[in-house]
Amino acid sequence: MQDKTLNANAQAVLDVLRADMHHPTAQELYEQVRHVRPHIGMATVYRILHQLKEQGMIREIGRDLECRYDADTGHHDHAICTQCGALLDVPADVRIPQEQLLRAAQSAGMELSDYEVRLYGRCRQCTQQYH
Amino acid sequence: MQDKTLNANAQAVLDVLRADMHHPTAQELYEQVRHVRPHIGMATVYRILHQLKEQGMIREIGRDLECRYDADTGHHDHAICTQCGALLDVPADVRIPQEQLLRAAQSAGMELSDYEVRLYGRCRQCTQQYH
DNA sequence: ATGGGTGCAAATCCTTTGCATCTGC
DNA sequence: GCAGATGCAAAGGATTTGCACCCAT
Repeated sequence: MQDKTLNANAQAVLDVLRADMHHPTAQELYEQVRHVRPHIGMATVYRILHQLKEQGMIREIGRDLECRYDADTGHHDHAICTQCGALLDVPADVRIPQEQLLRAAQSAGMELSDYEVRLYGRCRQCTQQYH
Repeated sequence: MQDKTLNANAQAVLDVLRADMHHPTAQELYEQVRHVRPHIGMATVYRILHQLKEQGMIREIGRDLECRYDADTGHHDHAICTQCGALLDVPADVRIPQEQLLRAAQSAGMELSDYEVRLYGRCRQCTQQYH
């Protein structure tokens, strides 16, 4: 698929990403894209990734600005504000039947030891602030 | 609660973390702990956090080594290997009823826009490798 | 000639490590 | 004294930014 709004570099990044099912890191993408566009720089790859994400064409997984700590080691879900970055506990956890978790883990070939549900959206403050 | 295996610095970090319901970052913890132990250094805070985590007394949230990218913007769950760091798609997604998600989001005061289920464990390779 | 896109290098942010010093036993 | 813990500073890895340059318009 081609997108007229993308220049050659951006198209190359998108093509490589679409062809790679392994959720590459920026570094891995950079190395692959260089086969096609040898002069591209890391900074450009990052700029393009942000731009593609902005346009909703790709998704970032596991970007966390910094690590947070929690003295409550019991299982509970977390809500993350996409606007201010707040990380909140979810009082009314989502309940997922054990056998569904196991089935999902099995489908990925994973020996399950834990899981986490993350809810993304805007927290109360941010919702009120911008009506 | 006091733990005899902890020294004064570690106890101070744990106390502060237990008193702070906001999932502080290491930086925030450091600043608070300094009120009690003015000479403590950042490195010590990190060392203690690792140690506490090792002992299962605290939990890290949202630690990701690096950011990964995905051209599939549709909703799907992810499985993360705690041993090798592999990030896999989960073919048989966990299904959570919409109204349960909304109820959970509401309990946290969050305007829900997206969610993610993360399964943690050992991937097939790692499971086989160390039987 | 003008503006956006680019590469490079330097800067930044969070975290870890090396190392000399300090501490309690 | 000795082993472990500590502070400081430097290193490290991922990402971002500043800036001069280049190219198509």
